[in-house]
Amino acid sequence: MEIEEQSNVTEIENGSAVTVQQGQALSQSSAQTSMPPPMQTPSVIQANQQSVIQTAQSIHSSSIQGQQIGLAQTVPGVADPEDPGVLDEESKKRRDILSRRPSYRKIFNDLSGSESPTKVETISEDIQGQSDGTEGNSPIAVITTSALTYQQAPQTVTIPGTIQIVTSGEALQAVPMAQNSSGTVVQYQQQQQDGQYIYTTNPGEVQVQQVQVSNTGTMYTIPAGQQQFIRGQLPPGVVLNSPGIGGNGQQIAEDASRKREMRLMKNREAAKECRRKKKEYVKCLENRVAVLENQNKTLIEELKTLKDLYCHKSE
DNA sequence: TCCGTGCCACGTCATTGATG
DNA sequence: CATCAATGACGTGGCACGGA
Repeated sequence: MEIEEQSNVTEIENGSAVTVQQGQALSQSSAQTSMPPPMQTPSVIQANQQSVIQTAQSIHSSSIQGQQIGLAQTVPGVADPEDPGVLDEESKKRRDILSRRPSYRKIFNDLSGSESPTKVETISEDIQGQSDGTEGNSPIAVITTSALTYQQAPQTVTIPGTIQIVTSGEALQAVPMAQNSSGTVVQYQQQQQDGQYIYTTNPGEVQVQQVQVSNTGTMYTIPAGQQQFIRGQLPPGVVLNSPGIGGNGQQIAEDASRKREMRLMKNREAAKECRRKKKEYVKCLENRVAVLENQNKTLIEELKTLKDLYCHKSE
């Protein structure tokens, strides 16, 4: 039985050039599935199965690994990208071919009722959530990360770590915020000035001012002339911003650069999240395939039994 | 040991669809 | 309409594995 199921799935998967290793995933997912199967006729089941398979094929053939499948490269009729005259045409054709699918969030919602998919724990959400929980008080982000890797003073840096949100009501004496690789604390939360929180490399030495906490990240402004103190790692979503350096043109360029870095960083995170959701979605589809195959098999056997019974009675 | 191959994860770009 | 999140496409590097 198990072998049969696996071979079925393998056939399906082979048909759609799937590279996911199936056997274990399916037997595991069958066991995990707790959803009671609704009563369906074999034809309904087949229709369901077909739908699931088609969806899975659509997903798998459309991407998983662009490098391995290379759809855009093998689709007939796609123009030569070297030719600028056909770029629009090519783009349009490509768009037609690679018609956009609904987001995995939506698909998940469709698959599992109105519930949202597994909540993703992110720094941004933590910031948002905790900020929401501190009504009236302006939250400040305290960098609690350790391990520093760069020595120069970049205009924009993004670094892994964690953020601890505290409210303005809490004590603001020197709190270690970041440490270098040897464990030396290089940043402190120091004091409040004009409604802003000041961070220092050492107590008494201003380094970074927090200017914004949002659900997309925390931005710190480094006072002009103090960029030499910028070193260390900050949490994801935290951007060190150095305004007022050089002339206006340079500032604009820096703004553009910072915006770009911010956009790239967000997109990086979004891509990770998207891949995670995609994997989850594919697993979900595999589960459904396994469940529906089980149902199908059970009902076919049931039908066979009833047929036999009916034949014996009529004889 | 080296090399080719497949798989996977990642970063980036281009594009789309939703939203304010 | 501008902005932004989501996602497909593509290129790249790392790793495992099998064969020469």
